[in-house]
Amino acid sequence: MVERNTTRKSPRRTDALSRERITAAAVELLDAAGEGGLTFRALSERLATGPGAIYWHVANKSELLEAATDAVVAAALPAPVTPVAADECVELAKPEAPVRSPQDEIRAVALGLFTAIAEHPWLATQVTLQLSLGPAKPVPLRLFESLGRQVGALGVPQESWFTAASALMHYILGAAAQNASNARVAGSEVGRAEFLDAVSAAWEELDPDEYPFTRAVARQARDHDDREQFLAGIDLILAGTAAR
Amino acid sequence: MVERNTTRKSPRRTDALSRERITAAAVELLDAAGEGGLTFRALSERLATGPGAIYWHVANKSELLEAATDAVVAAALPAPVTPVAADECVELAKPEAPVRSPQDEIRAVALGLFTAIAEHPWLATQVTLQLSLGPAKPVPLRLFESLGRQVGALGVPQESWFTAASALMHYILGAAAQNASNARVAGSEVGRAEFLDAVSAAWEELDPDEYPFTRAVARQARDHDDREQFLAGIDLILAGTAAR
DNA sequence: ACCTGAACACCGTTCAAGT
DNA sequence: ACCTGAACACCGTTCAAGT
Repeated sequence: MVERNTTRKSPRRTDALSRERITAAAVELLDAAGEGGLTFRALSERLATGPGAIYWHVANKSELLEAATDAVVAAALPAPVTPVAADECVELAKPEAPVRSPQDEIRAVALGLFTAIAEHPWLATQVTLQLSLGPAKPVPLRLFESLGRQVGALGVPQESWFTAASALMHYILGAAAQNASNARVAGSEVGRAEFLDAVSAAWEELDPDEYPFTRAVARQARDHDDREQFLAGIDLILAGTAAR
Repeated sequence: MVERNTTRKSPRRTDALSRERITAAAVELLDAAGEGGLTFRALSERLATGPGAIYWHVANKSELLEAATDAVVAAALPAPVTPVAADECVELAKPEAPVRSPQDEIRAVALGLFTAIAEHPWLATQVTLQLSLGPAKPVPLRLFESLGRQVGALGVPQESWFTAASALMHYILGAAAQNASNARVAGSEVGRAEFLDAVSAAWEELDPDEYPFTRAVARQARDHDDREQFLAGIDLILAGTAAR
């Protein structure tokens, strides 16, 4: 891990290629130009190499996307926390750490992903893609574990753990993904308001016979606060798990 | 709509190109070879034309994917039904139609999409992509409307309609998408069992310190029935909406 | 109005060749 | 062991030209 730190006189090759540097550059490109912005050519230009060099560290593009997604999500999610009311593992590691209720811990995880997707809209597609590729991919795994631990501490009977944790995970990913569309269109607060107005207006112009419900909630859609709505959904699911 | 039906003697040009024929062929390609299988070249070969011809009927590839997704989902979802317990619109159109409770109607909608995604795994990505592109796309709109109508009939207070319908929609899309991964890998029942065994085994080999919860539910993951689990999640959310 | 098919720009990926 | 960069196969899309 320790590299000989030659006095920076010869600037060449301080910057050897590595999986980490490639991943970081990929995230920058994705943030700057969206999903279409990540290209092996653009990436190798940014890293001052040829396209082939990248393949020495990364197998292909989907592995690169997975690594980028994983890195951002890992940074966004709070480190998994042993729940306070767990039956086993009673000894708390660090008494000075702030202790949150399982409900609050779940909300913190949810908001962490929500915020990350708002800041990196390309995450929405990638995260749901990982989900659709199987439950063993890093992001679903991490999320499932973080949520599940708290679900256990909630007093949910063990045979419902899987169901409860899955419901939470799916809601979080879906709602956060939908919200990314706002972020994509609306960088500024003004743009956001305009976007919501447009959606609301479009909904109000729908055929009253075909879309009575959507029309009825069009105003709600315009006036809602994203985070508030998002957390309201979490609470709804938590209420469902508590309702036995 | 009516075409002159010349006696099939001259086989040429009975098959004029149309948006519908193109969409149908696109669905066939997607079903046969997955997302990578849909190509303007492959498509034009199947339709016995040049690639350029398709652009006369369809603006670009994403519009084509949207049309294919929309067509399959529309066929899979039961026609939106006016709920039985609605406050307005009391007159029932067809008394001989089987009347379902709002809960059952919601389950029917959910299962419709679940089955469609199981039969067309490529739908998973496309549907969640539409969701992440905004709430005005056809699929989210259709699903939201179908679910929302029943939510209203459930006795949910109006200010919670948006939250409840959204929670249901996100769960359904997420869970159905995850399930598509099973369908992708496992055409047969045998393959499916093997796949679940593999996931379960992978989960059981996770680091006990990092993934205690996921390890704990690994057996549940192997033995569960997909549809049962899926519906259990729906019922959990319904319980949450009823819990006020 | 609708179709043809060659052409363009660009992409992921490979690989012989270098150091 | 790691990097270079030309080359390959393939893709979405365009457009002058046809009917």
